[in-house]
Amino acid sequence: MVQFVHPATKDITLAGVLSALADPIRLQIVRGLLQESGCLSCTAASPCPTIAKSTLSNHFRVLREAGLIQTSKKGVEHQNTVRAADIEARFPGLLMAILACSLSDDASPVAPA
Amino acid sequence: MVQFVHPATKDITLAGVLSALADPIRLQIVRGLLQESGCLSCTAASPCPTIAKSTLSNHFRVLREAGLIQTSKKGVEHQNTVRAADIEARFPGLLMAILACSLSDDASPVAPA
DNA sequence: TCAATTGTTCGGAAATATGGAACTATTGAA
DNA sequence: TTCAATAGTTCCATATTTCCGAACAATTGA
Repeated sequence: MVQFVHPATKDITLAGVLSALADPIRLQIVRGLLQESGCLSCTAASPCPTIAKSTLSNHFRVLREAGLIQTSKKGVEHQNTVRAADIEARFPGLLMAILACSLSDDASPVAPA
Repeated sequence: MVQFVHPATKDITLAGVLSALADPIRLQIVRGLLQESGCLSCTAASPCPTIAKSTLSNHFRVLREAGLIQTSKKGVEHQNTVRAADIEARFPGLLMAILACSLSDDASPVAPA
């Protein structure tokens, strides 16, 4: 049984959050998680079906270690949720500011509308 | 004479801004520029004297290409200013949100007080 | 003209990202 | 119980990026 490392709220760093969200795929994953009632498996949260499983797994690990998401095992799947309250407590306004900006960034969506 | 590439405001991307600011040294540079009346040479803006010149030059290039700073040549030195208005126009609230968070991030300052 | 200063460019070493293949863990069916 | 299917992880090789030192270019002042 693999158990996951989640940093405590106080151990979340700005550099970690920014570099995690600097990747368009990871930003898209976070956006997707927040939209879809906050809980998705890894493959369901993937913004692009052509990404290799190993790459996707790595993206989720980065998001986990940055403190952006929490992952728990539920059967075969993993349930991922955004640690919105923790991020807000650590860096008030940051996550929402970034997500709001992502709406006006044409380069951000992996699959543009 | 080396001339610099500065992206137009509309070409500034969220991923570029976030990945540029995800590096603590670059974030510190931007903070320093904003504090010191907004204009500094590259070495003067360096948060840490042990960083190699070539590395510093690279950091400034990244900031420039992300659209975060503008560089103009003034004699031997380069004058760097933060494109605060452009960033604000492109991504309202983003830069200030990140800078505000950097105050409460102990890991952010290169030379902690 | 020459030395000093500022920053860029180049080359190699170290770190990181990506994808394919093999592996583990869990579920459901026979 | 045994077997196949599914979801992620880990390992490995390749490719890209980062960092530094050294050499270089441009400007200034003596």
